[in-house]
Amino acid sequence: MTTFFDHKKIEKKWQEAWMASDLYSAKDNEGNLPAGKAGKKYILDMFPYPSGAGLHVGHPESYTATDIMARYYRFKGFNVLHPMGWDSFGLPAENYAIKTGAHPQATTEQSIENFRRQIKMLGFSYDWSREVNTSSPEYYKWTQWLFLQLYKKGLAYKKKAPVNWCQSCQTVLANEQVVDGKCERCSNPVVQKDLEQWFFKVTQYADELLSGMDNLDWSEALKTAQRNWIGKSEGAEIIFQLNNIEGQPDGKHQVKVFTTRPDTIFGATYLAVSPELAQAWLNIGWQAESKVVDYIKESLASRSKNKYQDNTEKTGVDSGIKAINPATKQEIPVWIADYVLGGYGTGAIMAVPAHDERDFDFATKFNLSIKEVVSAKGGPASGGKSEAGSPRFGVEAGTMPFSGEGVMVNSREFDGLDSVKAKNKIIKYVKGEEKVQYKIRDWLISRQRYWGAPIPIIYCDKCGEVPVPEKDLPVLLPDDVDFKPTGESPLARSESFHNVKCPKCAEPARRESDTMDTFVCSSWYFLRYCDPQNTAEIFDKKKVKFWLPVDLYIGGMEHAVGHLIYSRFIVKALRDLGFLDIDEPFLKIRNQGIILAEDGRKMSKRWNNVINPDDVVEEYGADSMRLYEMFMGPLEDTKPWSQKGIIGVRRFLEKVYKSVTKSVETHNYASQGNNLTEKLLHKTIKKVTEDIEAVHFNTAISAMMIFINEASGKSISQKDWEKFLIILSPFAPHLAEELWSTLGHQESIFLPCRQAGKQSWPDYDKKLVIDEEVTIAIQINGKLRETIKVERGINEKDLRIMVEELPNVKKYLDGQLVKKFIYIKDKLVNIVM
RNA sequence: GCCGAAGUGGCGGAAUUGGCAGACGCGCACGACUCAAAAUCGUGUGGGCUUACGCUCAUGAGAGUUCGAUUCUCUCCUUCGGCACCA
Repeated sequence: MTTFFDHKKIEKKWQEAWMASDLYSAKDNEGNLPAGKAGKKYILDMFPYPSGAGLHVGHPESYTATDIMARYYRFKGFNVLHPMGWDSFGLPAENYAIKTGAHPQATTEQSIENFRRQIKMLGFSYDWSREVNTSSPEYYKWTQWLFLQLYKKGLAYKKKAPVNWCQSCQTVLANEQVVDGKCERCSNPVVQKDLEQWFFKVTQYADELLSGMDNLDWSEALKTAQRNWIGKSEGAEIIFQLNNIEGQPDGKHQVKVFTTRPDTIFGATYLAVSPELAQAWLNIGWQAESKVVDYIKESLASRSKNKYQDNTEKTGVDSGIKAINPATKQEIPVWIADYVLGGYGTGAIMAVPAHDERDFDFATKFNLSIKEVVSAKGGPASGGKSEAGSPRFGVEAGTMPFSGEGVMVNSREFDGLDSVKAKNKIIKYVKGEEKVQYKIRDWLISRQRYWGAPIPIIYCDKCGEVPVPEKDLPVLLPDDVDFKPTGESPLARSESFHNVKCPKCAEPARRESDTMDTFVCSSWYFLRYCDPQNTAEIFDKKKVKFWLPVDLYIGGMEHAVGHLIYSRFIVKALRDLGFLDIDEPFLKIRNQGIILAEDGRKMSKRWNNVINPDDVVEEYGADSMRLYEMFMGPLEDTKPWSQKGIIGVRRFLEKVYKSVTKSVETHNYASQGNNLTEKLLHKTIKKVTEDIEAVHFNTAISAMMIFINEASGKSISQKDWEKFLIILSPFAPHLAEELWSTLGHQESIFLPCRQAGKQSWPDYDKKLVIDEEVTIAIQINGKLRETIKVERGINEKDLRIMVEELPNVKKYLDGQLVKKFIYIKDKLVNIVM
């Protein structure tokens, strides 16, 4: 395509000029703004993992969105913090290193350099003086310090537990990193192992993590994802007496179950306990039949082979033990069943086959009795066929189980009660205890890998677990390690690292050789941006107090349950440790949608359909790239890339360039006046302003296109061009800056907003955005038949006379009776006949 | 299975206290410029019927509320995303 402006020259020129300036620096010292000034905005991107492949088009999508917001708020007079950094620890660099022998340190540095170049080429207004890099000792020193604070507070602890183990990556993984039973990184199946590992006590904040979301401006999808993950269930713990288990140490002979449906207890026809709990009974001397022991062994072995098997075929064995249902006082069998999880609730359940699908499946398979105790409101559960009370009889296939709420039956004095209301009464009746359970588990942060922050703990035979004294931080990652994963931590193979003296007693001791999950590093980086160079403390409390919480956070939905929960946890923990005074870090989150390839598939090397931002910027320029990604559609939608589509926005920029330069050359400026173009400009300012506030960039761009289509060739005052350039500049900063200087300005278009509190975003004139003349749609019986131009605010009586005189309306009215004349002011008339 | 988001021209998408469906962009068609092409500019562009004025159908499907529904209610279908033996 022939072009009127050389984007390469323009973009290079202004990027260099901006770098040499401090246009985009955030000002800590303007922390206490006088009244009436705009205040601060913290606009944050999810910082990237600097992969060897470089940026993909999804990165600029969210970075452009935040850049528009950051630039907009600066124009509005806000003091804006808009930083960028690198989430640079992690498995890919290490795996690459294993494959090629290159050191992760070196490849990471190269990748960062490439990312930085690519991000800079798009002209984003980051405050680069605040760049952080999680794999630098200056940063991970404070990650380790954070660990120590959590440790002191009992929020970091070590325990032996069944954990997720990736056999390919040879490391444990957090629950959040296991997707469909597979390793998030390498897609190999994850197995369960019993290992002693470090955990962060996220569960302590489960309830607050749930309720804290209520007033945040996040999408429903994101909130729901977190709610599902936290998984709150309200119910009760109820004790069942056992009559013949031997070896219970306390001699109580009982088992506790958790249920959300205590109202169905009269229908509990058996108990089901997890293999894990059964094993615990064996461990304390329960003498079980050999087939029972075998079953326990087998089912546990199958779990460690693949914790997340898809098959839903339930297995189980009758333990031989009997329990007493505390409601019916009847004896019921205790089964050991693999559909009961060891790690949730009490590891045992009361099974109510009539009202739970899983119990129903199991009971059907093993021929256990089924007893209906809740009947659907307005009729029996099984569509009129249920013979209440008769176990197994009269129950038609497919009508059981009924898991809804209804009316109590077969429950003695509770019969006829609403099942919801019966819950509390029954809990009391069986001396149960109300209880809340969560699905979320503590965060497993140990990794048996090299490329991460070492856990600052030393093991001493005499003193036990000894935290590294803060003055000895950072615990440096040794660089002379053979980091091939063997299942044992690579750091254990470094003599100098592993063998140390105990900080307490100075006797020989061993250093913890696991590293921390990279998500620990990324769970607090947004705090460090406030004070990135501080060597004396993790951050200056005053600075963080000024900048936090983050006003807008944009990133991928894939972090819904990992990073975002971890970060919220860390913030709450630091608050309780006295370092922060906020409850929530991110007030507003938007998740950018995935950009698909032109063929509608995901971009992938495999399909050879990857768009490289370098190529796009080379051919069309950074402004076109930015503008196109914002114009494609709503930020949060999944949308396909179109090489043709980008031509459209480039044409728009060409039109802007031509129109402005032509005005300058011919001095074709209008004198200030209330002409149509000026009115349109003010409408455009209004639309663009409102759309930016709402993060609706596609329609903002559309409004600017409408303006340019109308304005090109018309005479426009220099002042009006300047206003237009300012509203364009957050989207296309290079071209706006170039044309700003063409209009004769010596200083940057972005300069005035450097002083916090000084507004330079154009206000629209409220009078100019209102048309005196409006077009009113005229419907007859709801169908559009005519339009009429009238002056704004016309009263119904005058309008009706005019409307009824219109030939097109007369035609329809002829001889008919008008039932109703509906007038929606300045918009529409509907004549009903 | 449960939860969430969404279904509008050939394509990306606009339009929400219920008020002219298809803004803007791409593509396409025709015209101008050109020896020609590209680029650029102009005009047109949901389907059907009609020489035309117009009429009519149309926002995943079906019902409902309403003078009026892409928008609200109900049922169903489809797609995408999250969780998933969590009692």
